[in-house]
Amino acid sequence: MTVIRTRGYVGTTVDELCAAAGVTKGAFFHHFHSKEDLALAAAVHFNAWLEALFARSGWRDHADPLDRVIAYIDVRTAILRGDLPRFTCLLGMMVQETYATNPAIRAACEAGIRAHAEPLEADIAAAMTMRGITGFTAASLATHVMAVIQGAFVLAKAAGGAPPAIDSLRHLRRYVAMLFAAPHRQDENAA
Amino acid sequence: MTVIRTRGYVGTTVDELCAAAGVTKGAFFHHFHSKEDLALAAAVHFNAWLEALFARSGWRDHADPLDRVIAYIDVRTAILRGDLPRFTCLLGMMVQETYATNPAIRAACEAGIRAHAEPLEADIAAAMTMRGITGFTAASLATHVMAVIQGAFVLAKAAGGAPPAIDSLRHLRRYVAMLFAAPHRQDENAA
DNA sequence: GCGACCATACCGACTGGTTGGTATGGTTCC
DNA sequence: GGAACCATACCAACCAGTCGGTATGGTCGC
Repeated sequence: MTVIRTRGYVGTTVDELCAAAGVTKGAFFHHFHSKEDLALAAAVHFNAWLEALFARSGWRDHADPLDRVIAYIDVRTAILRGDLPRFTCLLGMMVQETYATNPAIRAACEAGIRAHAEPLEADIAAAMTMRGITGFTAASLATHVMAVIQGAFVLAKAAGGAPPAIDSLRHLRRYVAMLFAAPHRQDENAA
Repeated sequence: MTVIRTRGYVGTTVDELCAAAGVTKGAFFHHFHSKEDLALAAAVHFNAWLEALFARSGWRDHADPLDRVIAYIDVRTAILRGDLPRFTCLLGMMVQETYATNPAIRAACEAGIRAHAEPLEADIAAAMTMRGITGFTAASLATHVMAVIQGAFVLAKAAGGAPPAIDSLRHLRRYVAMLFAAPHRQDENAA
């Protein structure tokens, strides 16, 4: 995971993966049919790893679904520590490289992101119902949260550090708080 | 530009670039010292191309700086038409692939994004002064706008189409409108 | 208990094709 | 004639994937 998040899927060689994992090429191709096969497995593994990370953080413990949405963003912000390849998103990186050239990897990344966003979308929907908020869909806001996170990673990579990502997530947090704070007036541009 | 935005910098071969441009390898290496050299030139060219595109759209014609910020987001939304490689960001794509392996390209992409965000940041700052808005910096909001745009591209690539990007930009537009609409109350989490 | 048999896991040299880059010779324009 | 421009042939390095072979451990007949 770290190797691909550092060098990208295309830029990663099987030999590098083997060296990092401390195995030989024979072992690699015994367990994976191809480099693409590894990428598909890595996408699944990454999602499981991320889910475990979030589960440990206890962000779902809040009773109010809105608190859970805010807590999700806070956990996302707290993760932004250490080296870039340690906290950036494997799926976002791989899908940028392969969206036009490898349908299988693209689909795996899309499915992974969608699966990760699902519980968040459920919490948003619950928070909207609870407070009578309308004017946008829960799905569109969940998508927006994912977009900000992915974009934050891109800017962090460009800047060589986490600060821009932290800034952006702070704005996202404020947006969600504002959306649910005041009695919502119907927006003419419903998403 | 289209070839790299389709296949990525690493995934693009010099032969493919030559074929797409209708030139031979000899011509390519006559004008560019290396593939990396082309990427650096492409980054500069992309920014010039984007600036020309925005200049044509007339988004800066508004007198009120806040209207210009909103118009910027609207132009960004309007661009999301046609095939993905036609409207996605060359800089965001290249920086993801090369941030850890090619410092020169990373720096060029960072400089390009920063240069593009500069007039937007100036408009945000002017709008904040005009309306007495505080609680965040103009730079952080400009960064956030860039992050949403980059993230929108990533999600569009994952989904295979523009709709998620449009959704996300709509939320961004609403956020900016909300920030500057009501008399702003100081936020405890100033960015 | 023991040998025959076999499945899984693994090793690492090798290969066929690809890639970024070069060498060289020709053409065009001043 | 020479400098800029470009085409073709070519090269060395690299890469995903292969292949013949080894090690280990389990099973089954006797």
